[in-house]
Amino acid sequence: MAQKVTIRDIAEKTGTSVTSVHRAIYGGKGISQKLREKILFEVERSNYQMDEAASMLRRRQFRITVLLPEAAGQERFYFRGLWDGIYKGTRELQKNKVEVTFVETKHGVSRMAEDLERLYDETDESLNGLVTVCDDAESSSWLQRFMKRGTRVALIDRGVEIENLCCCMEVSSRDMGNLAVHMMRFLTGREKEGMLVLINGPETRFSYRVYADTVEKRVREQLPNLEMTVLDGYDIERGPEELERLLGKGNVRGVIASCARGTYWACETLQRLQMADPPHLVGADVFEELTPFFENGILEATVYQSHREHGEKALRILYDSLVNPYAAAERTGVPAIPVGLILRENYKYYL
Amino acid sequence: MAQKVTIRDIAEKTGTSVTSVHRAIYGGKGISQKLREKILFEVERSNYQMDEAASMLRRRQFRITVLLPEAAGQERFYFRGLWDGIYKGTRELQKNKVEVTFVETKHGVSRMAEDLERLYDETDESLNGLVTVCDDAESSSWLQRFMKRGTRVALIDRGVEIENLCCCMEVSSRDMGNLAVHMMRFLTGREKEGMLVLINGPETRFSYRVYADTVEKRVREQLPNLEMTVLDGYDIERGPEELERLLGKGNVRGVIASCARGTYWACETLQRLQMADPPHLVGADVFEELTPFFENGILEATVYQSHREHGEKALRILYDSLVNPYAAAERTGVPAIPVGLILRENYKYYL
DNA sequence: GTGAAAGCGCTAACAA
DNA sequence: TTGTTAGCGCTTTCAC
Repeated sequence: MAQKVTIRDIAEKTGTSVTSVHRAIYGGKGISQKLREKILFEVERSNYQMDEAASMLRRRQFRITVLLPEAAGQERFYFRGLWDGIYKGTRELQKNKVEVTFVETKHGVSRMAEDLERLYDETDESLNGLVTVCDDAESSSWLQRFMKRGTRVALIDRGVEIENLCCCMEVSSRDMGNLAVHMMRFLTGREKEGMLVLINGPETRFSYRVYADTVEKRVREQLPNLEMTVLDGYDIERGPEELERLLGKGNVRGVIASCARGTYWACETLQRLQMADPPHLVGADVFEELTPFFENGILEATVYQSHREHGEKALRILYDSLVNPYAAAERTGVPAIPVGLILRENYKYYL
Repeated sequence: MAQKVTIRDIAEKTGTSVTSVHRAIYGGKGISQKLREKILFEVERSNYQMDEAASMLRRRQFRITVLLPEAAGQERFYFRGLWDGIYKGTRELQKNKVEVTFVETKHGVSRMAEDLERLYDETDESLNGLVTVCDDAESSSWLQRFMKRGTRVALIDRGVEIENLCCCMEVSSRDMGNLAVHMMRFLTGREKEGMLVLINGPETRFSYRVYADTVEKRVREQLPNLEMTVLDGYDIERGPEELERLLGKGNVRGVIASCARGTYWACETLQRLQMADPPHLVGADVFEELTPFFENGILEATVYQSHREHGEKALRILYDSLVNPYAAAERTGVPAIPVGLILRENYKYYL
């Protein structure tokens, strides 16, 4: 094995000191542009890689805050898994010098801006990283302030466009929509006539819009004899009522739900109605509350990108970019989390 | 945050030296039984956790060898993914002080014993860890020798019973079999009459025996009108011929393949025959060669536990047990790798 | 069988 | 802006 290049080798080669090398690579200030360039050139040339162990040993803790809705109410299906992933990631980081603070907000995604504002006032530039969600312009401008102050930001999906993020987890709505329709075709058969109900999240969100478009297109191709109707999965009051009304017509062959909460109330509704010949149901996500429906067959399949992995990966990427900002700059995109198809036989692996 | 307990604290509390504490925790020899117990008691009491960063900084490299069949011939479908996982795991370990040596054997799993023997003679007790497979008694006795010499052994599935292993990855044949049948029921419908062909691996192997039992039982329950026939997936000469002969009878409704190579030749056979009304095919695993069959619909689904994850995890667990033998002793079982159901829409994520 | 002491490569405090 | 230096907690060498 080739002898390891150390910060010291770089210092000697460039005729400077280890401190300068450190500053060139890592710190933002306290070094002249000229010296920095000279050092970084040598770093590049000699293919220097920081020794994380040594680095960790000496440096003081990084501080990261995770600000996400608590896993309660209708948000619980989605955010429980996400928080689990955050906790898991934190556990794995605990031997590294990081202090992760968890803030569970009370008002769901829609009022995130208030919580971001509060966090901004309660913290200062000593906050190195922030993991959160952002669904609207106001939240987005708070994130800008955090970043200007020197805090790196990692987002969990559902994003508005924002510059300079450390990372943003992406969901593959297109693949998920296609998979759901494909599965539905297996269940109903291609020739079936009647109605297909899509229970979708709010189309103000990019990912749900893509989902609906994909499903609509695919149904036309694959299930041409099914007429599609869309319900709002977030309308807990009227959604189930509407679904019940449609089911009363007697020709609903299939139900596809693209959001966790919609999947849940669709299951509940079908359970309650105890129909002789219920429609096939393909839902989204995997969470504890779905267990009985997987078991009794009301829910035949769901499509899933692990929330846990989303949370874990966001935290991990943020941490890595803090530890090694130099390498982080040239890191490639976020690796995609697999889209899974979940049935009674394998949902346990994803709980 | 509570102040961290260091090896030094333990030394002071027990009135000994840091060296002795180190030896008590880590090394096997050079310390009296009495002193070791006293120290370990204090370690326990104060909930000491080794600082991996500091540990890594000073110690010399661990040496691990991975001895597995090369990804060639019929073994390629299975072992390519496995090797990928090994490489990925190695990459992740590269900042830790480990030297991983790869040995790709030429004769597949069946003649592993010879390769183990050669490796045994070429190495000595400075080999800290070994990742391999073991399918027969002779290989098993070589592994015993390695372990007696101080090498920790991690196995990739397919195991014979062996004591004192560092770990052995397990496949969930039962869940996979059930999932395959469930999928087949979706594809054929419950009432279909005719024949179901199971292309299985050699039943001398535990996991394939379980698979066949599971499928048989489940087919009786779920697809009572299908009569099951089993073919040997490893018989590349006669397997496809046999399948073709059965297909000629005209009443084969479904084919389930439980092994990678069987899945592949089943696809090829169906492709070649260009039947007007081909049987449904549910296979196993995901690998590049299946791409065209996923795309053209010959292969409608496969059941899969990621080989890559298997390889990666085996290496990781072995390394962890080397770094921290004290904690490793009380570590719990190997976490299960999810069983996935793969269709045209999501196979890409698993390649 | 036991302990003292020298670093591993880096970061941060301090000095210039 | 730059350099010198003192450790971080551990493993290893060497002396007893």
